[in-house]
Amino acid sequence: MSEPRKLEVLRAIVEDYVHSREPVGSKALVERHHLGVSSATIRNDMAALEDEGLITAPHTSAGRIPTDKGYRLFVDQISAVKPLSPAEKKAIQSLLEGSDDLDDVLDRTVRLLSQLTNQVAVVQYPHLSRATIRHIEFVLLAPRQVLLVLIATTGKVEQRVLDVGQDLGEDGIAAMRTHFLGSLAGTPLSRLAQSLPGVVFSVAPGQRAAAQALAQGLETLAHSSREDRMVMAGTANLARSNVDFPLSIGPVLEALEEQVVLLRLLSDMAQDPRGVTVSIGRENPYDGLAEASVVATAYGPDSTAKIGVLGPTRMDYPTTMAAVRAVARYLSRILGP
Amino acid sequence: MSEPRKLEVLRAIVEDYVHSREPVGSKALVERHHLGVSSATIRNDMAALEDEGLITAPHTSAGRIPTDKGYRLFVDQISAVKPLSPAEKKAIQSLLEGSDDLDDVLDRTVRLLSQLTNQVAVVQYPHLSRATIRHIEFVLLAPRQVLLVLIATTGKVEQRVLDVGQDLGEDGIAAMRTHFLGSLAGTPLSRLAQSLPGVVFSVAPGQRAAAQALAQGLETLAHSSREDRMVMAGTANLARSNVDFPLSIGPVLEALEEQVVLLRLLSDMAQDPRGVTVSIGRENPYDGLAEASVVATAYGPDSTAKIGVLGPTRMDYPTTMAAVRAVARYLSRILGP
DNA sequence: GTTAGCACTTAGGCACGTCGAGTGCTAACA
DNA sequence: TGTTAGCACTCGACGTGCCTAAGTGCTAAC
Repeated sequence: MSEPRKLEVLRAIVEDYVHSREPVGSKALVERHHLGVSSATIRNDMAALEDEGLITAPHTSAGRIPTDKGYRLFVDQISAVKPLSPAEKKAIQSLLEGSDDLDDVLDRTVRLLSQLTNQVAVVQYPHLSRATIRHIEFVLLAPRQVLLVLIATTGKVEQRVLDVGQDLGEDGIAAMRTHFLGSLAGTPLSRLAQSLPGVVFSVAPGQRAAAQALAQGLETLAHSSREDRMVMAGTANLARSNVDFPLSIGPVLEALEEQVVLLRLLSDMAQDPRGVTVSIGRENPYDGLAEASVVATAYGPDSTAKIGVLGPTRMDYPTTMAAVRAVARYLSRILGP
Repeated sequence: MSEPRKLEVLRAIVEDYVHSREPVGSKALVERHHLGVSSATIRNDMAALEDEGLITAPHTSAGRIPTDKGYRLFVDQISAVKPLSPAEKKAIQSLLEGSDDLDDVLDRTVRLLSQLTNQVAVVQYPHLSRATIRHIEFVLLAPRQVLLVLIATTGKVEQRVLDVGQDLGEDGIAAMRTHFLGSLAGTPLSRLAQSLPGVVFSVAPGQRAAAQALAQGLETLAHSSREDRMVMAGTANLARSNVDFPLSIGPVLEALEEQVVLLRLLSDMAQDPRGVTVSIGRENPYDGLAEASVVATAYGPDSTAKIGVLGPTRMDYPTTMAAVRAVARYLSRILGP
């Protein structure tokens, strides 16, 4: 029994099953793929694959389907990432050009990716820590409530409402703004944390508490801010592949709505040397996604934000991986160095 | 055959069907509701109701279920909006207090509403046209690309990227900003359109084209801006009520993703005197929602934005309407006068 | 206008047999 | 040792026929 052929059999099973959604048997296998042996031999190979936990039979007289472990082996060792068709490349390029602001770019991107893959696509807001501060604005909403707005050179705009603990009055806030802006304009966001204490210290003691609150707010804005937000598209694709989620798509939708879950999942996914990482079925830390796979990759100036696709484990991995990789590349290019 | 009793029968059918999801027959009806007549009489009434198109029988020997028209009559004439339980009221109040910024409030609200009703909840961003301009910022992103940021006194922040057509340089942009800000600070957003031409006119002719572009951008920002955005929660509830969407929830998910569709639907819904408007099944202008109902109402300072709930036509209208109305009221109160 | 009674219709569940796909195993073969 | 042919066996899918329960419409009496 040859090892290489066994892998070839596994590949054939995965490909056929992904294509037909039906358990694939030994006879069909020898017919559709020109393996040079008889169905009986394939049966032996299949029995071995089953012993290794790579495939499984839904019931006695059915063909085999891949297990999570089988998909894993397929993705890691067997499959080659398929190149995109020229038409697809063109679609990517033309759809992502003529972009407006960041929101717009991400929105278009995620729609595109969901269309390319026929799955749910998600994209995390990019980190833009190299940006420097362009403008700071404090807007008094109520006696103690202040709206903080932070504008970075990259076009990132962040806002947040804050309780400063004391009533500074319109003038006090204006002075505070001038002070902060004067001290901080041009500061890189990544250095903000170091610069803030000095700014706070040079404020009159009576207002230092408020200044401290504002500084805290700015720090939060600059740092975590939108990076934990995400955009999503193509949830309707889940319903189409209804059959692939035996229980129901309910748990999956729940997971998608609990964005925290997805964000953790995305950031926990280690970076694969090939650029695209895959998390298959029960490998996912979240129960609702036990029958789903996530294909993701990093993108952006410093490759910290993630973009990816979520679908049933029965998924065309090579094509999906190619699409994710390609879209991530174009997106990185658009967002600039 | 008495009219009042016929309506009573319709109400009983709607209530039983909503409760049990099963077609309801004449016998079960007389047992569960103390109508003082026999099943044969009810049968006559039911036949009449069927003739009027208010109920229908899935097949010969099944009970009856309400039609869209039946639900409509039920909602308009029969049902009374149920008051919320004290526990629910408390939940609303406590969950909506301690709010951060607008995004946060809306996010919490929509989650709350979806939990209260076990349906999909949507909320449209409120119009804030009474706000005045607090700050304007132009950020040069690329030689001709400018990021516009508009901050209003209410805490609304809008941004947009624009191509100004000519290269103004850092200094040119800064001058332009000073000019715009000086002329427009304090202007109500609603008056912005009138003020802009003057501002553009007082710019040196060589830069007037750019100024015009910027003015156009500001106008767009102030006017349409976020008002056509919406937040949504509870899509997982759709999967739970899978059975209620015979075909599949696919079309519904598609409709939800095409936010344009929903926005139009919400704004097209006339304001009902009772405060809550209902659009039932095929009354919806969008095909994908032929088996769904929308319960919505206006909220906010000038009652222009909408909040609502979407679910299967087989929905507990009285309770849902009560929840939507209550949440809208609390939301309006929080957003202030 | 209401009621009782009855014939009629239909979905859904159950038992049954058949068919086909696919397997595992054994024995022969290279 | 690995490969192959053959065969008995298993099990789901499908079609058929049957029966029951639910519910209706209609008629005739009240």
